[in-house]
Amino acid sequence: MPTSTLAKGERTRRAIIDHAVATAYRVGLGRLTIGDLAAGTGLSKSGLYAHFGSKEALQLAVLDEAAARFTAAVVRPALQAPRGETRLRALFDRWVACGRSRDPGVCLFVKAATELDEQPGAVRDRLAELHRALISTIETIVRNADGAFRPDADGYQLAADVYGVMLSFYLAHRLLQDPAAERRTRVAFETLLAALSRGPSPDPPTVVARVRPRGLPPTESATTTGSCS
Amino acid sequence: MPTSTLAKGERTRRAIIDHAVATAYRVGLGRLTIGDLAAGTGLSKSGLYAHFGSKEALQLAVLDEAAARFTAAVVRPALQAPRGETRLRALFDRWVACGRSRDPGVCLFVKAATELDEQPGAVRDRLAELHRALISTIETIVRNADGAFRPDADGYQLAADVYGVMLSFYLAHRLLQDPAAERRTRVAFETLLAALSRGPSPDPPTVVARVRPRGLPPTESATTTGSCS
DNA sequence: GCCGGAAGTGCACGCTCGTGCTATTTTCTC
DNA sequence: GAGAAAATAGCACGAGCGTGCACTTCCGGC
Repeated sequence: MPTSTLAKGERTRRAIIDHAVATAYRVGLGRLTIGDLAAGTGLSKSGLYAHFGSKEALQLAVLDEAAARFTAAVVRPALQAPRGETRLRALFDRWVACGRSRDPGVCLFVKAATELDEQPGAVRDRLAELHRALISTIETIVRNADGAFRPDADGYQLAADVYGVMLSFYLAHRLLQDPAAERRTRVAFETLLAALSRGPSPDPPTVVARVRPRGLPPTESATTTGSCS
Repeated sequence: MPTSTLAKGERTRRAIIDHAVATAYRVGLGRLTIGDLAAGTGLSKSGLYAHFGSKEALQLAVLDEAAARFTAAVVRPALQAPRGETRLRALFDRWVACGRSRDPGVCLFVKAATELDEQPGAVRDRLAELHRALISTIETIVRNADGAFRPDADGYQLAADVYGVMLSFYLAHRLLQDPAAERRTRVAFETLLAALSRGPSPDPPTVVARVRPRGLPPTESATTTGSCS
């Protein structure tokens, strides 16, 4: 009775990786253990192990899955939005939404960067490649904006800045559990957009939001409240 | 022949923690092992263990040391600079310098945030407390600027944004090994300062630097090239 | 210089780690 | 439904983990 069209082995493999992504999101890629995963999926250690052949292969599979989820939940939908600012906003909104909801795959993809940045090896190399691809995607969004941004806009700079805004959000939201984290993140993003969209001295209205809010509602724009997959 | 005024035990303890900070910077606080540390310091496992009594106590000691180094290398010197923009720049310059040189203590303090953000426990609680203190320090720098910044400047927002800029720098510098990382980081910081220092629509000259540089020297302002301690 | 306490060693423990085998069971194909 | 192939279990291994304890060595104050 095949509950799906997938072969048995593939189904099991996905169940394992699913479990592994959730675990790695909590404890890190490096602290995944075969025994733990086996217990969590109801397999024997060796049965699980046979699916990957080594722990490093397992880590790579988990990392690839996390990256794929990031693409599916954040990048791909954004690329279907209209070009220019709307597309950039779509990317940002979905990214924030995944952070807010602690989407394990998406968050793992970002979190692994810090874990592996000083640990040479195949996993780190793959991760760097994946992050470079994301930066390149953001760059392309800026370049293909059809004149919505200043013609000399530096897409790479913006990509790095968006990364920074998101990393700061993750810190405030997850470690510090700051309820105002999302509002500040949106303020920071608006500032980036303002510098990008108009001439050098635009009097952008959103910049005003950078000052201390006096009785502002905690989060004014909840455009993306949906799921993350 | 006492090489220092410290008691023997204290000297050994410091040597252990010194080693531990460097190791934890590479592999993370959670992957510190007693055996590894003992081998690295020439002690027996139990001899080393006796200095702390538990692994968690060791981790706390390492974390505290990392935070202390951050204070000594970044915060304290900055607080001796003149108030206002200069002080903020001093903080930023020193922080960047430590990132560039991969100062283990300073970097560990930041890196641990990602490692522990989903792992409840005493170590995480301490780390969150330390990060809150740093944010509060930045906030105070903004507040005590004696009118150098706009009076309604949001110091907490700025603190979060500076964090983001630095986290982005760490990612680009350490994982991606991007040689242009520091230049972009300085551009991003100048943008933050520009929004803070002047009126809402200032035509700040530094914002021009946000666009694609055409044959710019890789790093134009190397004001802080010295050591980090 | 002696002596008490601090500092450090040796050894053992129960556990878990990643990784190999060989069987055995289950699934897919004709 | 038989037979091939894939999937999984059982078991064992050497190593390393954090921790405890009894013992020895060494430093520092008198």
